[in-house]
Amino acid sequence: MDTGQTNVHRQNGVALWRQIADRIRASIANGDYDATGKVPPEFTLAAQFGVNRHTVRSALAALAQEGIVRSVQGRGTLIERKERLNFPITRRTRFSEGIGDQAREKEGLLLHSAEEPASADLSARLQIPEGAPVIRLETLRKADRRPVSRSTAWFPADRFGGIKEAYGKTGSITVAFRMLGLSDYLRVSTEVTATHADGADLADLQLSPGAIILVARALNTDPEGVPVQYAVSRFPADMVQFTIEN
Amino acid sequence: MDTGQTNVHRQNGVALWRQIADRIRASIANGDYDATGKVPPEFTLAAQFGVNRHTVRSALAALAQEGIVRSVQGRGTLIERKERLNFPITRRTRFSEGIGDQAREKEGLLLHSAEEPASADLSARLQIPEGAPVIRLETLRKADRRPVSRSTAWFPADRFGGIKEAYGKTGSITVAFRMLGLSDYLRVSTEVTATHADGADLADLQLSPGAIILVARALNTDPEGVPVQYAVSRFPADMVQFTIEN
DNA sequence: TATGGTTGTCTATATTAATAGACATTATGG
DNA sequence: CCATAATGTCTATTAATATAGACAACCATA
Repeated sequence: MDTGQTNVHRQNGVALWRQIADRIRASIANGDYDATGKVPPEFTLAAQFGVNRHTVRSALAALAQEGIVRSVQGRGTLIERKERLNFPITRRTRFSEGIGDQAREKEGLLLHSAEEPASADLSARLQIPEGAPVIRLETLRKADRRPVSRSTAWFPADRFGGIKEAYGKTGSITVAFRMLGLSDYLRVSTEVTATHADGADLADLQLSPGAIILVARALNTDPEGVPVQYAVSRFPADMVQFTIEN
Repeated sequence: MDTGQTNVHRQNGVALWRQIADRIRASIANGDYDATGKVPPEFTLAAQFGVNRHTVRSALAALAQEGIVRSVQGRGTLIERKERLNFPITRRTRFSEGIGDQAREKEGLLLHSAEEPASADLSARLQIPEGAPVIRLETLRKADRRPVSRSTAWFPADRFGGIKEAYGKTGSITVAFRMLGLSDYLRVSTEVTATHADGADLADLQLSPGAIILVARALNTDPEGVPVQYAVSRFPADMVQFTIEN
């Protein structure tokens, strides 16, 4: 289905074991090993990638660290977790509904919040004067105890002064908005990019450094088209995919 | 605007110089150095990232290799190229129109094509029997002489037998469809993921290994809702972004 | 219970990545 | 034209990455 066989590359600033770990992770997510529930033997993988068995072991150790596989002496390397959450992006995108029944337990944590003046960029997006007060919410979302997104969201302070408390209590933007008198809102635009995770995101999303994140920059408005929220959300790229249905 | 300062990480399988190169590339794309048109001095960057100057030099050498910067002794490191093409994803997404006036020169190259039986996955997506003949087109798209996407597209062979020749001549799917009697088509779904570029994509997209690509899996139908094309397109993540307008 | 297949551990060595320091070379501005 | 601020080059050293080989420990099963 995908574009097929590929090789690992040397001297490119990305260690072989990391490239191999990424490839194996992708294969697991792709269901390539579903028949056995196990990753192929280290010796086989080493031959496949054209590297030493020890290099493969480094890769598997990294995946074990992430909780994706578990090696058992004598048996093999068992697949523990295999997931790629799907997030539909529509005019009515909501985080918790988006996950739907893909996870049993959903959670929204408020990490931090502050009131600050709107930057030039932000004022343009929210259509408010530059320097006008906005409330910034730093949140972490989890599904089945695993972090799936780290978000930074801004709201016009004059209209949504109580958003911090409302979100802190409920863990849901949708519910928080409702508590503040906004019963409905619409997603008008989403910009998607990808980059390496860095700094705090690495820690918050419990990623191994070098991991890739999908970045979604989203603007939500009320039904009248007045911007109510601008958010930058980061997702582990190997755990999620976005689906745009038109 | 963005989430702020971040640090580079050691012993993570990604070399410091590559992490730093990625960060500088992102800063350039973000316009952080627009005031001077230059990257900060090596010494400054070294202090900023907490690494040796030689490490920064490795990063800058990689960016110079990509054609993004050019170092001039005595003057500094000049920014040569700064771009992030924006691709709107809508119900009427078309590649060439999507680029619009973001590039002067647009080009579509046919790398390879073949007729083959539909896999299980593909038959489900195109709603045709498994094993039914499909035509696969491997294409490379360029803007201003730089490759911006590498695509693999499948078409039902019975309906679009001449798609290879039509695309080869015109370099445009839209025009090729028109030549084959399909005057309009619609994008019904797009799945977006991100991963490391590998193998042929690296070469075709002229990326330095370890680079990130955005992957868009798209399904197009005719106005009646009959699938006409399924395509997997890979874009250099540091050059493009997707915008979903709802 | 014996055997083959698999992961775990150890030693040794070569290559690459990163640090450290010194100094040469070149461009710019006073 | 000189001082300053950059990049360019060189040597040396340490740490991380990768290869190679050997063998132990463990599991499943015939």
